Amino acid sequence: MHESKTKVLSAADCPSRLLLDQIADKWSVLIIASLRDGPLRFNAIKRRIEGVTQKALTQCLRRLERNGIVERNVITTSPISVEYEISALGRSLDRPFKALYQWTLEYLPEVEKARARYDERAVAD
Amino acid sequence: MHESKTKVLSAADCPSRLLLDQIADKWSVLIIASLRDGPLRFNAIKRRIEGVTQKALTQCLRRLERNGIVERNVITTSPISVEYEISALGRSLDRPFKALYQWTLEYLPEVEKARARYDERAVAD
DNA sequence: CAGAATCCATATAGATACTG
DNA sequence: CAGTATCTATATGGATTCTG
Repeated sequence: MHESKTKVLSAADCPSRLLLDQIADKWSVLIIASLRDGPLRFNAIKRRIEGVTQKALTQCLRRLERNGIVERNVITTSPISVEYEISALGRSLDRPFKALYQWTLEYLPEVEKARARYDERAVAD
Repeated sequence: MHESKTKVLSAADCPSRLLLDQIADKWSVLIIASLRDGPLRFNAIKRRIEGVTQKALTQCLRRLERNGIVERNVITTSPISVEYEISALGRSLDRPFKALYQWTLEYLPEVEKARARYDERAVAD
């Protein structure tokens, strides 16, 4: 009818979101950060990231590898060792991630004030 | 002992992540985008965002409001209507969000190549 | 219209045990 | 060491119903 052009936003169709969901989640960001200074082996990453389980770490590393963000090198010693390192593509994430991080540093105080105001109002109701 | 300074990354303690988890999730990003052109009422937002349920939308809006990203104005007509609009703080997110979005536009082709390579290798195994 | 409340399916995380 | 496999607790999401 007359609702010719209401632009509908879709999370499912948006390639951008689909991609970001795979690389900007809780663990992935920490993994990428932990590899910034150089390659690390599986258990070394695990030790660096507090609270991550082996399962979660494996899943995340696989996904990051599939998306070309990290590279996986098997070193056939005995016992076997596996080294992970950031790819060039992964490094290109540094800028946008840093921009987000800077935002939180800059505005976290404001956010906390807003929270305090909101919570105070909620108690008063 | 001698493991004096292994820097351990924690998702739980990181204020940055804690905050980003609240404003960079699936629905919040779409809500913020939908409000870019001006205030909208509850059901107008709901219509714009494909697939969001009333519950999810309510929860997200509350959280965004609490964090000072959107503002909620009750208009006492009958029936009642509620208008949501982006705050100045919310608008400050435009830059970092855009940076991330630009990244996906620029590198998605590379990511897709990486995926194709990975999947091919996986099939071959 | 803008929600609150409830119920339920399912996805996800975590713990545990096992292996090349 | 670097995983895989399995089980379970819990969280999350969606559908539905109801209300000022």
